[in-house]
This record gives sequence, structure tokens and C-alpha cells, in this order.
Amino acid sequence: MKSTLEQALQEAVTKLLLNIDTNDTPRVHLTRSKADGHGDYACNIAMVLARCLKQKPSDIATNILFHVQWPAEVCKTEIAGPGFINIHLKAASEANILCSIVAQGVQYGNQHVTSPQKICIEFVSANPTGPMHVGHGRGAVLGDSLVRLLQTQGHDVQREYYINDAGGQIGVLACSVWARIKELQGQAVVFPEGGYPGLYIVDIAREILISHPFKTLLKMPENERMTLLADLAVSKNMTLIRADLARLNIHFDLFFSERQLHESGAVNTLIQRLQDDNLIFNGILPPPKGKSVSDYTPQVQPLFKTTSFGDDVDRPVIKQDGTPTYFAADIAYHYDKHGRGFDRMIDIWGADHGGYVTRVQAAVEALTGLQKQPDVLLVQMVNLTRNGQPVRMSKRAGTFVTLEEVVREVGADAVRFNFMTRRAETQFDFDLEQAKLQSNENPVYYVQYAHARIYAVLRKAEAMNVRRIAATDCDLSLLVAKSEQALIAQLLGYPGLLQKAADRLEPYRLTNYAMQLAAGFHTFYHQCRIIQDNTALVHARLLLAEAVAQVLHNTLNVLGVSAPEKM
RNA sequence: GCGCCUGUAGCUCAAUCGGAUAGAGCAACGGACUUCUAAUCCGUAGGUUGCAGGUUCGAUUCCUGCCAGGCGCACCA
Repeated sequence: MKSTLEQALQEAVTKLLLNIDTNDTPRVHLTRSKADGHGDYACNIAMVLARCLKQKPSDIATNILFHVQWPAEVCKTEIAGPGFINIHLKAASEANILCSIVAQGVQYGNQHVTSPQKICIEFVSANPTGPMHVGHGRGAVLGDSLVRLLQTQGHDVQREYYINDAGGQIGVLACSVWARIKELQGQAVVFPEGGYPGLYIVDIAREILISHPFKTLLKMPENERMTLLADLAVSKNMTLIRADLARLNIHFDLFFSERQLHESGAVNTLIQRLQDDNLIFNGILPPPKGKSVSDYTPQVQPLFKTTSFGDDVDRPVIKQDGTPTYFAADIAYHYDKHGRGFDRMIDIWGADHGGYVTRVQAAVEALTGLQKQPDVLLVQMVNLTRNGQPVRMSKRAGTFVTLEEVVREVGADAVRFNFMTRRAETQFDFDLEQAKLQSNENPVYYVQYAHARIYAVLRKAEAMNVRRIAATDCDLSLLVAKSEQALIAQLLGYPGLLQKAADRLEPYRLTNYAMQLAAGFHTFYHQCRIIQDNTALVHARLLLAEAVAQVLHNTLNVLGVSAPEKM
């Protein structure tokens, strides 16, 4: 209906502009009217045209209305405010959407974009040195919902996890585990400086001792032992991480190992290629600004000319000891993704990596010519509090609340929904005690309750032997109550909302929509009794309720939240 | 010092790529269960959209400058 109206208006505008010398015809864009009394749709085209036509918007609107050929459903139009064209439709003229919703079921709202893309979304990528904390959880929930959201638009989307299983931190991990193993054997140990003090390391140590006797470990050469311990610890941590993710119903298509990238020679090959392309030169980096670095010494080292692609300074790709930097591996990783045929890469990082975006994009552009790739979504910090008191989150201190604990306390649905109630770029104050309250303060229950409530009514109808008729046989013109009209309008908006959320990579919009739709249903529920004497009205209202349940289900599904039929 | 993010009701957040009277929830107050799930609904109250300019028919939205908070700033990952 919306596009039909837009087309009608567009034709009128084109006619209007026939005699006028203009370069381009602005596109007509209809919006749903917000306020009561403004009709069903509103159009601002007259105001848009005001400048180039140099006429008053209200006069232009009058002219447009003179030319336009409306479809039969339009019952009234008016010019309001500064020049809006408000369109009123005949009552319930769009109610047949309910039939489509029920017929399309879980597919309602989905579409197939004209040019589907192969998209790789990399998210979480928590270091395999310990359990995930709440901040990781936010990124995890965002990434997974984003995958689901882009899939509704017909894209081919994959979930990818980049395992940082190389570098110094893995050595530290191995040392920490070894210290705990010796401790468990009753040896007095000095815990390594900067090691991971968390108790989970003790668990890992204990597990390793079961499969690898202490004597055997002791006999091994230092190098060999540390490599083995690192492998085992990483593997066990990844098992924990996968379990944490599974608890949130998140499953990755690929876990990509950084170490593999080094061992396969991909990183060195890449550095060689950069050298061949004259993108690397020997230079001296200036001292970092604003951060006191006591041991800064100017030195000549190989630098990647990222400044040629928009970066602030050139970046080192090889460390003093001759091994590649993390950055080098990361470039190789993104280059690999590109090689695997992804049209688009989306990375979800923590806000503390914000300074890293430009250099990766610069590198990707240098290598592939793609601009602004990857798309990086920076997830701001989660400030975890307990009864208003801040809880420190630090792997190093070993005193963090793990994601697992939170999911156990609050439940996966509540964690997923709550994390998606805010935009990614806003900081999130997440209070453990408040999130544990399973009351109406928790929006997820509000939405799920609406869904369960509909099913209660459907069960009731069945119990009362209300014989259902085909959706297309329902007399939907009976749905004229204010709350019924409002619900239908909300349901009509769902596909557009999905598309918008997908275009902007903003799944949080779905939580807002779900809450509004649930509110719309609760209002309807109180205002209009579904099961009553008028059989035709019962049929129409049951169909409406069913459609609402379907759309709630679809919305929650994109958010990865369950839609219970009973609560 | 520089870069990125944020600033809206007492609190937590919305506001459809610049639209009409800036909306919800919580907290406060007053109502609604002999009837489909009261985990709900209805009503009242609550605002100089951080500050100051600019752009135009029109600004929470865009631009500039300030203020406040968060994150980051070589040879770590």
C-alpha cells in the first residue's frame, strides 16, 4: 500500500515538474503518521520541493493533490502543518496483511535483496587465556543477532571467531599453568610476574595432571613442555568459551587460529608482498603522545606505509626480535578473509580497540583496494555493578565476574534481550542484582508475556470449541477499534524495520520494536475482548492475535530469544 | 596534546538517514481482576534535548567552538 501511494504521488510530482527546469526529481518518501488525526501516512515532498520551486509548501501540496490519482483505498487527504500531505485510508483497508503474516509464518518480514552479499562477521574473539567476561558477552550477543538480522535480508552470513593463540600472552598462560601445576605438587613456587592469577588456571592445571603425569612433564625440555602446556591450556579455555557461547545459543561457523596463520607462512608471505609493493620502508617512529613511556628509544624499523591510506602514523609490522607484530598477523587474517570471497567483512571489537580501526582499514585498502573495510562496530564498555557498587573486571586481577555466572543468574534470554536494548556505542551499566529481578522491570519478560498470553487465548478458544475459519474468510473490516488499527499499523511496519536495522547494522532496534508491539497487544487485550459473542469478530480478533504472536516470535528469533507459549 | 564514542524527564533509554505537540519503562501519586494469564492495563505528574553560535520553511538530528564523562595513543595482544 505504501509503495502504491508513493508511486501515485511520484507521478503527480513528475507531472508538476514537467514545465519546470530542474535537474533532478526528488524521491517521494512516505512515513507512517505518528499522531492521531494525521491520517495513516504523511508525506513531506511539498516542503522538499519548496526550495527549488520557490513557492510556499502549502501551495505546492495543493498542486500535487490536484494532479494525483489515488487508489480506491484512500478516503481523504489533507494539507496540514507547514505543508504535510496527510493521507487517510478507509478503515481496515490494510488489514489483509494479517493473512499474509499468518501465511508466511516465520518468513514474514524477510526479503531477498537484489544483490545478496557473502558477509563475514567476526566477533567475540576473546583471548583464549581465560573465561569470557560480561563485556565479551555484549559483543557476542550483538554479533549473533547481527548475523541473524542480515540473514533475514537474504545475505549469506558467516560467524567467525579469531583465536589469538600466538604471541607472548600464550607464553604467560603456559607459565601460569606450570606454576599452578608445581603448586599442586606441593612445591613452593613464586607465581610468575604478570601471570594469570585466576583460579581457573588451577582447574586447568589439575585437569592436565590427570592426562599428563607430573614426572613426565618435569622430564621434558623446557621449550617442549611450555608448548605442550600452552596448547592444552588454549584448548581447554576454548572449550570453556564455546560452552559459554552455547549457553547463549551462539555457534560459530569457523574458529580461525592466529597461530595457523604464522605456521602456514601466510604472515611472512604477506610481509614479503608488502615489501615487493614498496609499502614497507625503514623509518623511525616518533614517541607516543600523551602517554609517558619511560623506555622510549628511537630506532629504525620496518614500517608499513599506512599513512598513504588514511592512517595517522605508519605502523611496524616486525618487532625488534624479528618476529611479526600482532598487526601483521591481523592484516594477513583480513587478507585471508578477502581471499575466501567475502564481499563484506564486519568486525565487532571492544571500545578499547577503537584506535586500531583506521590502521586495519588502511591495510585492507592497500592490499585489496576495498575502502572502509572491515566495517568495525565498536562495542562500548559494560560497567558491571552489584547493587550500584562497581565490580571490577580484570583478567589480571583474577576477580572478574564471568559471563557464565551472569548467564546462570539472569538466564540466556534476559542477557540477550537486555544487552540488545541499547545501541552498541553507548556505555552499558549492567547491575547484577537488578538484572536478576524476574519482574516487570525486565523488558524481556514483558515481551515474552505478551507472546504467552496470546497462546493462552488461543488455547482458551480451542477449549471452548471455537471453530477456526480460513484467514482469508475472516471479515477484517470489523477491526476498527483504535488499538486494533494501531496493532495492524505496527505489524505493517515490521519488514521496513528489519530492513532499516539491517542497513544500519543496528539490531537494538528490534528490542524497541518488540516492546512496542507487546505494549500494543496488551492495550488491545484490555480494550477488546477477543472471545465474546460476535463470532465474526472473534475470528477477526483471533487472527490479529495470531499475527501479533507470529511477529513477536520472528522478532525474538532474530534476537536469539525464545518465545514461550506458556509462562 | 590528538583521535574515537557519549551527553535527552529524578533514574535507564527512544525519537523512522532534518519533520508536525520530543516519547516509553522504572521510581511517585490515583484508579482497574465474579469474565480470554494483573509478569497486565488506564490516568496524573515530570523537559531551556550539556552550553553558545551557525545552516533553513523547520534542528535532539547537520556544521563550528566550548564543557563534562568513557576509551585509546611505538617496539603488547
